[in-house]
Amino acid sequence: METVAGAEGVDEAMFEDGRVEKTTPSNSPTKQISDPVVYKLVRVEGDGRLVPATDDEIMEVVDLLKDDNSEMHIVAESGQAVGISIDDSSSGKSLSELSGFSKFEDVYADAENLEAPTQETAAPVAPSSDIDQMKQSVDAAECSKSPDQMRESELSCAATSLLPDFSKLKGEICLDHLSIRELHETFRATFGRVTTVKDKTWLKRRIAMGLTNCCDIPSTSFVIKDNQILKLGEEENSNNVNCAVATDQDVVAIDDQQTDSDISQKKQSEDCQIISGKRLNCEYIEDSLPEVLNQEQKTVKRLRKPTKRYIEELSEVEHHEHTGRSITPAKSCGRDCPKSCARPAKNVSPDSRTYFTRLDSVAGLRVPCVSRVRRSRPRKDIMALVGIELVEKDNQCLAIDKVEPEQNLEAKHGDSLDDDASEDNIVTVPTAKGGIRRKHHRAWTLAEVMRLVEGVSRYGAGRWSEIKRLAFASYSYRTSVDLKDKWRNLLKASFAPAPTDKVMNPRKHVSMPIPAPILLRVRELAELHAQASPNLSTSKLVGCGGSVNGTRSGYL
DNA sequence: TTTAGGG
DNA sequence: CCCTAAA
Repeated sequence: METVAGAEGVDEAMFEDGRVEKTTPSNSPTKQISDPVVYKLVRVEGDGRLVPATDDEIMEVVDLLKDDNSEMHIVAESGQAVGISIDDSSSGKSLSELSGFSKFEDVYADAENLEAPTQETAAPVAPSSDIDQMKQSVDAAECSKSPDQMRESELSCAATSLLPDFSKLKGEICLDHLSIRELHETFRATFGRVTTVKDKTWLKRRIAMGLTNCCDIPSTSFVIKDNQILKLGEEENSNNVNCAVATDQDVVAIDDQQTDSDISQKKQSEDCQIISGKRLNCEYIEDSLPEVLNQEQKTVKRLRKPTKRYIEELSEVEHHEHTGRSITPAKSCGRDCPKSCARPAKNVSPDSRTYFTRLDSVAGLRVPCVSRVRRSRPRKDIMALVGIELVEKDNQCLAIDKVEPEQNLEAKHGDSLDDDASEDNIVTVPTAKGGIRRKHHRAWTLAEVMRLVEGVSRYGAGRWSEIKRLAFASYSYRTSVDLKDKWRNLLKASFAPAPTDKVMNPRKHVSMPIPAPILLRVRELAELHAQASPNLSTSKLVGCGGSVNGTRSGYL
């Protein structure tokens, strides 16, 4: 039933045309609404490609739905050509193919269940890559959890458990044979929020995207290791190496690239060098920060020389005003349009929504912003508008998944691409000098933190610009300074006394605490860096080869 | 420009 | 997070 190869199960419902105007319904009613089908929201590019919708788009649509529910059906039905439905077949199929890998999971699962506090100290097994260290760290932490916690994390991903089961994210992740529940758990660990989406494929894709920060996820196999999709088999290969080139994923036939390493790599992936060597390029495509210094912005009054960041924002606001957007339902905030609006793209015209694809750097390539999800605020609106039942009732996800209101933060990888903080995060603080400056705050997501840690491990603490450029290219709102600051905080946190969760006032953690394993890792890296940086200039190797000696032993 | 630190 | 001094 897949009209379009590889398009199944990506996201949610409905279709729009390139401009995101709603395609007028009718035509071939292909399905009864009653069918357990999940429709996916995509945008049809000018050239006919389908691009997964962003949350913004979804929200827009949702807005419509609110007004006229029946319309939704029509719209959904109108998806003739691109109608995509999901059945779970894919997962089943790959299960067998992956049997080999599933062992990994099993092993970990077993390890998790071992009730051995002593393991915490026994963790170091063999000198290995930092990846392994990470794994071990996680394992150790996992093992050190109280039985209760462990059971809790396993039993449900419900909002009741405070911490997601991060163990699901460690090491190599094979999503293929996971149950819905496990997928939910993994999802939660990945994004920091729960989801009620029951579609496996969607979940897997979403998780994969979250973990790899890559939009180009094959639809057939989901084994992720070290932030990259491990491709198996022959036709499974995705061209995720070429995300940036955006010949485009999902819809168009997936053409494979040198996938060489696949299995063999996995087996002897002790060498993190190798792995890191073939990281997803798409992450590393530098997204040139637009030097949007338009006339408009010059008119903005200011007392102090604005930082680049401010400049971008300001110009952005201007743009919004010009484009007279009446787009998102949650337009309460005057500036919730992603930054791409402000990009120096030629395709920025008053009526075109430039933020659905983003203009990436030099080549001006268009990179689809995959179903990156919302900013915190809008979500609420959606829920209010559409009603949660809509989502929960059927086994289909329609455009959104439910989340816990606040406490789920915006742990969204999705927020990553160019949007900026939602309005509620921007407060203006009066300056002594009479001016006002905007202070925006964007909570660090777990994914970001992990990324940061990984970046530090690879490039060394202190090389912030490097890390920014290489590992945070897609997070335009994180500057190298931000990375540095965050690292400083992580460091502080990692050396600080143990969290002691229970005692804490429940109100206290509005944001998810940083999982112990990560802190542990931070500490290791700190140590490594401390002893490695003085003389050795090879900070690139920090965290890899250097791990041989037991730096960890000192802490455990 | 990038880092390091103070606030 | 922001800001600034240094490099």
